[in-house]
Amino acid sequence: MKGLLRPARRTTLADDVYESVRALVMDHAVAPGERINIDALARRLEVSPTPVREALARLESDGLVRKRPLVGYTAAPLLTRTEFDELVEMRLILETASARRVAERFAGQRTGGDTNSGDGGGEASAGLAGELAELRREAELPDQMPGTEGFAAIAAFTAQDARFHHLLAERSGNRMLHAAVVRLRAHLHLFRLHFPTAHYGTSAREHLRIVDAIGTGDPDAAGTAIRDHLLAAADRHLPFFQGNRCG
Amino acid sequence: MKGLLRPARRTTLADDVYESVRALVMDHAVAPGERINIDALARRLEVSPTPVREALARLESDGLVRKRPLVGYTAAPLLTRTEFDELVEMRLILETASARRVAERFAGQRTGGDTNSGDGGGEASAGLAGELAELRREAELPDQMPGTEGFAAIAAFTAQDARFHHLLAERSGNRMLHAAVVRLRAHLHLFRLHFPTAHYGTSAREHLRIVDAIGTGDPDAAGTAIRDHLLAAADRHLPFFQGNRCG
DNA sequence: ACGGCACCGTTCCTATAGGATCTTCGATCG
DNA sequence: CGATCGAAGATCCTATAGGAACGGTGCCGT
Repeated sequence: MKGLLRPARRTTLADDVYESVRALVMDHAVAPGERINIDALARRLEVSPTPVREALARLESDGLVRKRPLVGYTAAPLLTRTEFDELVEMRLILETASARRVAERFAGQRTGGDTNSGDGGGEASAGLAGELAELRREAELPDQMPGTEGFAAIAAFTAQDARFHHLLAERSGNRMLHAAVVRLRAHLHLFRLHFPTAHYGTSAREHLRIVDAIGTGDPDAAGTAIRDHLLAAADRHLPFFQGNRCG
Repeated sequence: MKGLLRPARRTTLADDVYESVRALVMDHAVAPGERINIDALARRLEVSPTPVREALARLESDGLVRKRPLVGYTAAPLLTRTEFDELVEMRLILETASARRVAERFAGQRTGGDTNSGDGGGEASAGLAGELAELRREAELPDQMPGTEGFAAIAAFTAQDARFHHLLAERSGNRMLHAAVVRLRAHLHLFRLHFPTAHYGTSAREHLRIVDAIGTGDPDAAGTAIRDHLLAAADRHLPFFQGNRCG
């Protein structure tokens, strides 16, 4: 129908729909637990129900939507207290390992390590220095964010926080680990949007401490730093479970 | 068409197709990297292409099939050496945490722990003892398997090994951790089927050592035991990477 | 008044047909 | 002889229509 405007598409319609619906859920354009009508969504996105169905199937694997057979899809409900605790534990497991791994890479480079890597020591060193600088830049950003308030500020802060943690996981060098961290992140994002909290300065300080520990090449210090950060962040979110019965 | 035979289906057709295709890939009914024709698959399963497409979308999220836009789906290619190493590292991260967690639960029960759990101490204790017995039973099974040879024996061994590790992850009490372990397992299963190896006795011994460590309630011992097991298992699979260029 | 039952609207689920795209094969030119 | 261009085949992707099941509502019986 309107495919004529993009003759050489590299991505299929279902992929676009996937991103759109994902954005819809992540931005709370559809409330948690709300029913998702396939036909209505198809009309809204101006596509046929088939690619919508395909996109929803993928989103269900990601845990962002839930499917009840012969009833329909619903947006993922908010995390219960138990699920929140499990999420925190998973983050501790994955991100501690991630931070340790990055620190180990720096330690290996610092002590000379093996020079038989194809890239050559100098370039690798420069690459690592660049990585550290990039991490530090992402860590510092929350502290420099404009003093905007309200929903947009929360969303921006959350996105920035996600960038830092994703970058850290990516730099672990383990793609599976990175993917696992990203997957978990979606749920926390939803939770944060529903219970807005932003501790710009605190978050930036803790992030910088993690980066510093990594820079020294000490896996234990890096692990401790990120562990403290995750636990502190969890504590900051904990009050929202008091006095709401959805947990 | 033939839905009349199951009037009160609790599962949709796409779910059945998902399981079927998953079994097809897991049993190497379709070779790794082989192209998957949607229409052909639909005819073979006697359904329309739509649910097949939906099932493939979910399988792609699981990493079992790959999709190239406007080209088609292909069965997941075999793990490269790099991916295998990453898989081993992920298993170390997840399953070590899992074993530690189970051991901690036993330690808490043994030392009396908190008695304010709603189930009551006695029942919880009996439950834990039952869990340990169940784990031990699963761990011992590989050593008692019939001396069958060939593909079926390999498949049976692999399935039994998977049951033990899945049960261990499930008993960690963290559903997300369990899901993550199960997800990783699929890839290892494919790899094993392509390079058949079975060390029944060795595997059973190592499993029992893990169970024993858990029974003592010592997280460090449990972590060490499963770490040794995973590393040993990885070493047993390593030779298959020598002299094949698909890595 | 309360529980069980039947009806109806809505929605999902499945099947089929047509348009667009990529791959492959063959012919042609340098 | 190799490379490039063009066309045919196969496949995927999308759109639309019809059948089946579930949830809600009103009625009836106890």
